[in-house]
Amino acid sequence: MAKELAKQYDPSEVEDRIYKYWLDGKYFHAEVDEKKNPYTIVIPPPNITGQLHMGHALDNTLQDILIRYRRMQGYDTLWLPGTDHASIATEAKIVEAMKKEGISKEDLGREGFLERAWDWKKQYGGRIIEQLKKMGSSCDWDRERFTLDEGCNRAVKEVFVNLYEKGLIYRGERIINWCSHCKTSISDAEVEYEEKDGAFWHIRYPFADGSGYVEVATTRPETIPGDTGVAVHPDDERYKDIIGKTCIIPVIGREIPVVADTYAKMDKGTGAVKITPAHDPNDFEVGLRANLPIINVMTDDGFMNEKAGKYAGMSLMECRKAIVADMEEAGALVKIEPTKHEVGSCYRCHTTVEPRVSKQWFVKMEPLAKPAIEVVKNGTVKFVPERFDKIYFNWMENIRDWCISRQLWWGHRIPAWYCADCGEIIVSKEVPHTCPKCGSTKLDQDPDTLDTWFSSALWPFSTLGWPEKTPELMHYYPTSTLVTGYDIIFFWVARMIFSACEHMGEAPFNTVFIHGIVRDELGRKMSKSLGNGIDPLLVIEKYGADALRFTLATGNSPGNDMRYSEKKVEASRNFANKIWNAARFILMNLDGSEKAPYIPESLETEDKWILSLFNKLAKEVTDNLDKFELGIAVQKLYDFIWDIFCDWYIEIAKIRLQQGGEKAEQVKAVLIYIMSETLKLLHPFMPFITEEIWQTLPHDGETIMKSAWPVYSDELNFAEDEEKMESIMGAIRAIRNRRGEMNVPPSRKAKVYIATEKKDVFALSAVFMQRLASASETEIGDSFDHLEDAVCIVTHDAKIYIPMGELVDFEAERKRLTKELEAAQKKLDQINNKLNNPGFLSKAPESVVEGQKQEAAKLNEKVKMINESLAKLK
RNA sequence: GGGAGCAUAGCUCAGCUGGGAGAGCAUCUGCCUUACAAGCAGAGGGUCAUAGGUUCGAGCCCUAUUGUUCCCACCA
Repeated sequence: MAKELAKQYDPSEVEDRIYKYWLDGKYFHAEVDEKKNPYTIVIPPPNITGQLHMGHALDNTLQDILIRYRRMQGYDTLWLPGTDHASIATEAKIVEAMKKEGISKEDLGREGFLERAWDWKKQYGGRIIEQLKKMGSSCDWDRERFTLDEGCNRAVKEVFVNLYEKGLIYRGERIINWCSHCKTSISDAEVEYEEKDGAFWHIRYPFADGSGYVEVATTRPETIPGDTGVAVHPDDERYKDIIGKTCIIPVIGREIPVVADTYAKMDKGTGAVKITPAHDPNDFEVGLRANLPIINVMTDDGFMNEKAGKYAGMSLMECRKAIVADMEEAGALVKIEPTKHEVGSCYRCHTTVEPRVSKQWFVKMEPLAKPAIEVVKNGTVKFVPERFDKIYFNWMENIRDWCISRQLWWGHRIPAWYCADCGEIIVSKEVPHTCPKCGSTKLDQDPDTLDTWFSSALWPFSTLGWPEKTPELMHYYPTSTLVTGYDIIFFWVARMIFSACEHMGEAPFNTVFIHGIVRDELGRKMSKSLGNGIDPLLVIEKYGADALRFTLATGNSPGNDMRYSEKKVEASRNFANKIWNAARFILMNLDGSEKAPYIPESLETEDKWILSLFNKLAKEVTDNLDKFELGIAVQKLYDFIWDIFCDWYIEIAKIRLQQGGEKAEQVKAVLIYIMSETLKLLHPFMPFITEEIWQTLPHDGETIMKSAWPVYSDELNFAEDEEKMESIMGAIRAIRNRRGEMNVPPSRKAKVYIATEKKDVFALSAVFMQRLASASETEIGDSFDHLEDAVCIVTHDAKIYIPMGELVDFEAERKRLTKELEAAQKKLDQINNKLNNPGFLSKAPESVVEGQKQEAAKLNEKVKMINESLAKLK
């Protein structure tokens, strides 16, 4: 057969074909199998508006590595994919598109708009899914879900009604964050804070009785028309007498009371603070306590409303300027003190959010947070790395109620109806027709929809069929590992945990594997505005999905950010090519009669050596995958394949291949075995190339995806052979090093004389020396000190002479040997110091002491041999 | 204001529970050795941010300092 492979690996030719092969074979599909242990991952659903970016690429690479690994280990694996309806982002996108056509939401009406939105979803919503496939993601596409599909809607209604009936969802007037661009409320988690230049404007509010004034400071003068009080601390001696007085808002002219409230801190500012209940959360509370009126002075879209009097119609910034100017003119402005302060903005559109009073739906968080804290505290849910539990606790323990209603149309509509006659609120899974209180049929459904995260919070169980007790839910829940970035812990992870605890009575996953973000070459966040984003699809086109995956996996250490650079991808591409060529070499030597991989009965030392190292590799890769140290696992594979297998074993294997006959058959079997077993370990990281090569090599089974994961075996542990090979390799390295220093080209062969006590070991090395150390022939004996014109190379267990004739410079030789002697002696002294230290001997573990003793013995031997050689040179 | 991460070779970073400082890229030298020049064989290069401490032994643990990145918080 001797199948021909191209000299260079071309992923573009391979990847689509292989992916189709997997799909056709239904290898990604999961069916409940009670006999097997389940391993489940639910995908963090990407937004339907999204395009694949490096963050997705990383997240999905990590998930695919884990799922492929467990699949090969024999778990009943399910990787459940899907997308998120992303209410704000999607609605904004569609509104924007409509704007270009000159139509507004209102023109279409709710139904017309939703129709259009669903059309948009049909057309573009699947785009990111196709992009995930390019990455090689082995999701069960038959089970793809959408956060706004019918099943999710059923779950959402179930949860809403449940929580409402338990009193954990309520409707009320509270201060919420208002985005005037998106024209909706957003939750606290959706506000991003940024430090901006600002100022304190100090303003005098005169008392109505003319007895003076009180000075207050504000960072937001535009809220002054909404002031309904001034607060001072009840114990503040300075202001004792003014409590209960009335003062006048300058310019505005309205009278407001001075109230006592402990919220006013005596040591802050002037100790007196203006109260604007409609536009500040603290002021709102003060207002409630003091029974102050609430005056909302702003419109939905960021302007002053009619309550602001002469400022009505101005934007907030215009209003600020105008008020300050008016205050100054009125002589009420005392001073302007520049300062920096945190300004909140909408995480979607970055418009400054305004706190304002509004009637919204809320989830009461405290009772829900408690069990969610508990499951992390008691280890039911583990964060990897662990430090993220602190962030989680900090958030959960200080959590405030969650504003879940959004003034949007694209989303799950709130299942609440209001009776037009008696005002009764009806919360129900089914559409009610009559008011249970007054019998009226005039019922209007709440126009609002729910926060997108309300439905994603249910993702781990809604996707498995909940509230039905489906076989999938019984088998695959709780899911195993959640893979996501630290930037989404509050939005999503925390909410999944408390939702699952409440509705399933059980945490949604065992492990949260947190990764960082992919930054650009300069360490900056990739962003649209900077234009520094790298398109993973272009990278795949140029270097292959395997190279991209390998790059992302190599750079990954849990919880840490990584930098992307094309150089790294190039290195990964080179690695893929290296494997390709190793396979090409093996195939070149096959004739098609070979059996599926097996270990031959009789083995040479080097065979046992490579088997032993492979055996260790299998353990290390497995252990590190179990610890989520994917970067370490993949590094070990890289080192083994390149340095051990390719650079040493294949080179050594050529000797027997050239001999032909049984020896050749023997080494071919080992080559095939190591190659295909190593491909298995590498498969989760580089699925395409490993499948392609595995298929070409002799194999059993349809796909490497379903082959058995290599397991560590005591029978493949050959310590003695490892040691022998180390001796030989050490000698070869030393010879190469020496020849390199002397700039002797490999073409100049020379006889190698080896004086050693380990004659049997070095007898093995003779053929290796010829191939790997430019030896013309090899002689082994007790001493070759008599040789003239020879360079001497000393290892810890051999003294090697190579006659180099005129190339030998005895002065240089002496210098070199002296240098080596000094180095060895220095090292030896260090070790002897330790060994002479009673503290070390009594307190260090025996294995460490023993190791140092052996090291000392080797060095002693080396020092002795170098001294002999030096003596001879003199 | 509170908290977290990071600081190791020119660059990007590994270094897991303390026990001989590593990789990739870059640089230099020699090689087209019949799998691979996207390759092979070598070499140079590090007071592991600083100062203390614990320990027989510290890149790793503790304390402080400096620089840097990020998260959280209702500071008029």
